Amino acid sequence: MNNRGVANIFQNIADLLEIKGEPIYRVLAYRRASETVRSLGQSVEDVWREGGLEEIPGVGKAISSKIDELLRTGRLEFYEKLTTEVPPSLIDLLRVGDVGPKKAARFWKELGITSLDELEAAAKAGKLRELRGMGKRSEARILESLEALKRRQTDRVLINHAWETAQGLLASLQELPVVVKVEAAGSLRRWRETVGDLDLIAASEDAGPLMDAFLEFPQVIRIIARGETKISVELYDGLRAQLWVHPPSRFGTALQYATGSQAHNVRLRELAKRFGLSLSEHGFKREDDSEITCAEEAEVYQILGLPWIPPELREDRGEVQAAMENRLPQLLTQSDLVGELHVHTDWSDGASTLKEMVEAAQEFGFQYLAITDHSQSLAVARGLDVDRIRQQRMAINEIQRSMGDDIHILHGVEIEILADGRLDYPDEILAELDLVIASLHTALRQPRETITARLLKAIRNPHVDMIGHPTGRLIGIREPADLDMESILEAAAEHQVALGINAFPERLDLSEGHARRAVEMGCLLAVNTDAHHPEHFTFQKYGVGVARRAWVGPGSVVNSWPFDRVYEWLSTRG
DNA sequence: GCCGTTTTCGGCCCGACTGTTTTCAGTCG
Repeated sequence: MNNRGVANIFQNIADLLEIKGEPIYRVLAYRRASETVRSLGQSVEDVWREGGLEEIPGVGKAISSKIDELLRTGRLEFYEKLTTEVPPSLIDLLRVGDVGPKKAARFWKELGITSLDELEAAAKAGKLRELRGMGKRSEARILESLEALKRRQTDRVLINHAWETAQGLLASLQELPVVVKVEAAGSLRRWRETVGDLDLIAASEDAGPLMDAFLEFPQVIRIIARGETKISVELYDGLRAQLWVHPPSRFGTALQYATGSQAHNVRLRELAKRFGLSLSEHGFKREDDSEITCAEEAEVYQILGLPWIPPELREDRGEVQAAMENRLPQLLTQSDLVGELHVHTDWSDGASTLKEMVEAAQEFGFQYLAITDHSQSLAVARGLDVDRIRQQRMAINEIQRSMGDDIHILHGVEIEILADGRLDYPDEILAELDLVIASLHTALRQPRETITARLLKAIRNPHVDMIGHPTGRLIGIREPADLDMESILEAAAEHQVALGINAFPERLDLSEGHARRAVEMGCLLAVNTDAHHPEHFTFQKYGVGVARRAWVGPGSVVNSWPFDRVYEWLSTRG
């Protein structure tokens, strides 16, 4: 069982215990364990084998013995017993807005409801309003939430979708005279790979008129809730957005609060208590109720004796401790990336010509660019055979001559790792190329040993310089290949083969957990866009987000190196 | 159920918003 499997079970346990009415801190313990296992950079099975389960934050005796049982037997008696006490289908009800554990439990016990369909039928039949503490309006809200749930296909959207929607809203808000400034917060500001809803935070003295204007935006289709400092709406695409409005003098604490994560905020508030302070979105309160307000976010951290912590690190993964000890990492920035090493053209499945891509790369500010079209076996992408790739070399030389020294063009390939582990070109062809990226595109469902061995073989080939998108996952569409990542990272570190962080929003592969582990193990990384069109260069920011969330600095990212150093690294290889 | 620069037992953040309520519970972030 992989990390996701274990994490899902603990998440279900937390939900079921909460519906059952167990003490909330017991519930939170399972939820926290679920999250740490999910985002762990290593396989939980490896940790288990080495006897290190209890070193995982949030995993103690009780939970580690449950992980042990799961990994040994594939089953968990405690969980199976729990599902006989509380129907697991009740977990679906929690996805409905305004339905939490308490209501789910009552719907089940008092009305026999165990599914979304039954909930909808009961609401339509006017059954919910008969419960004590419920009324017509609660029933109508639940029906609305059920409709909203149907409108949105998934609970979380890809980051590029959220980013683009947010940019539109921010631009319109910016234009309103009552707005002093406005920023996106929440998981978007933390650059999580998917986003559940948009959190926008505005500085203004006139919350009411600002919210009125916001409701007039064409993107807004429905109010979910509205108060004095916060309005929550549904957007045309099913995404939900929250807009917080605070006076400019309190913008710092408000932005900090809305950025989260929740676990990070809890840490800060615990820390504040040690100073005799209480921290909320409005500001700090001393014990005598006097206030300290912060217009800037950095002041919030400063008052707690900390340097400003970049949003990407705010996940309660040791960043507060690191900040206290003044050892926050220097994080990669977009401006560090002076080159791009993974790009396609219309020689294979790209949309643009060689020249267009080179010119676009130069315009984007790259000092060097590697052209890496697909190899022959990937027929769907019109992969290049040996003759064609040799012809492409000449075409590249021609363009390099016409462009002068302003941009260095490398000739590479994204080579197929065939199902049996061989590469798609003979070694002597690979030796002619400046850069070889090896990628898995087919037979991704092979068993763990087979597919791991296949990737290891590619890493050990002296001509291979980089791995394209190591696990092949597509967020929400395809699971990552079942790789023994620990061995992969070890081999990549040993052979100094760079691992790509592919910036395509549905890939983001390596994921942040693996990327963090990779750096710990001394691997080289590369943040590449895999552009098939000039516009795809703008995906770079999403790859940078993954790297930053993984605590990655510029030193280990090869395309942040100057061209001479990259060239030297490549020249010393096969 | 976890955890320790107050603690191995007793804590474990803080507030907004809604609906159905006469003072609060539930949900959400």
